[in-house]
Amino acid sequence: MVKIKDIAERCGVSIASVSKALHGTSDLNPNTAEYIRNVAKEMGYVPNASARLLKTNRSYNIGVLFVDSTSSGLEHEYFSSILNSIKNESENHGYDITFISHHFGNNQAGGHLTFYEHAKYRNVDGVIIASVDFKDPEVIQLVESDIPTVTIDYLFDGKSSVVSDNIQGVREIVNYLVDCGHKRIAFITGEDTSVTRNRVTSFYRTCDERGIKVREDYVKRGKYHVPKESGIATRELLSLDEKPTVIMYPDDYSLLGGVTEIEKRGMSIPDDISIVGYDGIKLSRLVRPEITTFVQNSTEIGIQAARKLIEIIEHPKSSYAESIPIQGKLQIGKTVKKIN
Amino acid sequence: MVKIKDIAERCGVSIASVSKALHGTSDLNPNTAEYIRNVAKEMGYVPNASARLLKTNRSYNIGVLFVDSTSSGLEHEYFSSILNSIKNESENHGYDITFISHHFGNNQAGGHLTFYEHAKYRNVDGVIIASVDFKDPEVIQLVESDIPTVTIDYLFDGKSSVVSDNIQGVREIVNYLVDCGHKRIAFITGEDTSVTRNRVTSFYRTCDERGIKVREDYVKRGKYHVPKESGIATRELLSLDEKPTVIMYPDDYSLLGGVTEIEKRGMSIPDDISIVGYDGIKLSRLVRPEITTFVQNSTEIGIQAARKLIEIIEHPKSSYAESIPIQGKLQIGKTVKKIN
DNA sequence: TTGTATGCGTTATCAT
DNA sequence: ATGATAACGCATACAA
Repeated sequence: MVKIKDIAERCGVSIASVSKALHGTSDLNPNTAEYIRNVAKEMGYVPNASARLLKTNRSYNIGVLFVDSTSSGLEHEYFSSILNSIKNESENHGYDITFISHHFGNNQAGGHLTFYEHAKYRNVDGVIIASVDFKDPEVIQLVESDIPTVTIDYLFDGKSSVVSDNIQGVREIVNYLVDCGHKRIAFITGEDTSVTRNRVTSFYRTCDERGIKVREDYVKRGKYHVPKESGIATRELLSLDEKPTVIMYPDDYSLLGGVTEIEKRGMSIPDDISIVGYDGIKLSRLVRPEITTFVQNSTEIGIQAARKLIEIIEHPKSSYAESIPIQGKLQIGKTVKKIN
Repeated sequence: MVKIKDIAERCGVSIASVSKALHGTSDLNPNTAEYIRNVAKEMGYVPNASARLLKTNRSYNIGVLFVDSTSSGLEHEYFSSILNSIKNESENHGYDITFISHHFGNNQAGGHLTFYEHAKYRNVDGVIIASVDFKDPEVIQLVESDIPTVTIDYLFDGKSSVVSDNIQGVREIVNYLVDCGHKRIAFITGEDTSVTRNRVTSFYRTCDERGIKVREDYVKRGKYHVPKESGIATRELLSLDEKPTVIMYPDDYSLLGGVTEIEKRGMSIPDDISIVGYDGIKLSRLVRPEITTFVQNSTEIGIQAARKLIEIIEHPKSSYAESIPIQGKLQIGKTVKKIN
């Protein structure tokens, strides 16, 4: 590789001058600077990020913590979409991204690494955390460390985060359902996370506002992205004496699990039962019938997370911790029947 | 951060000894070595990858080139699944992965970077290339550079690659269709890529073997992952005087685009027309009716790509260029009617 | 305006 | 068995 020294020799100047010329800054003769830059370009010079990092302590590398080795984090469209968005936004700011994970086996860092250690090992300037167990001590260690962090869909006190507005989401869904004449509304939730709690609270609150009495046996705990689980919950709901007229699912995948179950019983959607999803995966408009669902703005979430983190990295003094809410949008499909 | 020097001082030994102890190797007194390692651990020492890289010229970082800023590469399940697999396998070998991309704007590297330059900038040990325009001069520059590369689903002469066996895939599909009694088989392809060419060739060959005459107007060019395109092609096929009895789609997403069109015409699947997808996205079993499709083994593709690249990186002399084929599996759903 | 020199954290060579 | 030291490529304080 061609390095600064090579350019210096070729130009007959010192390496300091080359460095200065390359940075544009400093008080170098504009002509020499220009000349040096041309030669550098001609020689195909590419800076060495590691060497630079060693001096400046800035890697221009953002860590992304996206679930542990359960290996499937990237396969959830909501998260892969956020990741993609983070990647694009970061790159536009000159940052690359590195996945933070546990390292096992014979790695150069000496075996197992905690998330924090991994982040240190790679010298990331900051890390965006999403889709993990936020109670994990390792996650907490990372968040409380000296490394700037931004969390997605979870709040740590005094730290910045970007959160999809689940309260709004469920409110809009429930309001829409009630407007359609539904009163017997069932809700299959995901695991007990803060996201879930927000949704459930919003569910109760909105029902309350609309004068709907929530039946406890209409609220079932399921799991995010596990169609089988929602299938089971669906079966239970459909076995009740007084069936709900509509079922809200924790996500669009789970909804499809429910569909299987519903059709198994010979019921048809939305005539016999209405269903609503969450997330707004791309397929939601493609699948028949089109899914009524709440579309989370994953692109915006990724953009905001990247921007906020970069702000913290580049202006640590003037940047304050904040939680950035991202609004979604109700997508009306054909799985909810108007019954009024 | 605690560094080697700190450990040395604490232990009252030289930094050289600490380095040796940490590497296990060399002829250090086992007791001192053990002692040093304990202290290091106690002090929470984490090596600095960049400093190490500077000396060793090994980053333990693998570049992944996954489509340019068209921004949606990660959202195709086939590719996000491969990526996830690459990530896991790489991490198990002590490697991290870095996305290779164009960098725009005010980055530290000085604006726009070619893929090769980016790879150099980040000192990646090698790069895995997938889902790009393989004719792109920048891609070619990268492949022909000194950086080890492994391509996915594309072959460069003298270079290693991992390819999903599209010939087998289409052969199995066609054979299955013929076994089901179909003779009027239509095929909507993707864009003209080597993958597509393999599939088309396999289509003609297998039909030939089975004594099926391929009608030219049954073979239509569409686009991968663009349901609208396949919808148009579907409409054209269904307008023919002699309609096909089955339509093969370039991928499962596209198939869904076809479904929309088919249902629009009041036809039902598979009674009026049979359809087959490709890829085997997770939803293929969830969607009703279950999709008959060819499941590509994306996990294995990722694993093999990572392994091969690491082999090249670690044993450049003894590793030869090879193209590793990955077999898939026909998944029989309910979208193909038996008509014999 | 330009050049010299030092150090970032690490590895590795060569002495001791 | 252990230590002193140079070097990796770069940025920068300071000298000229």
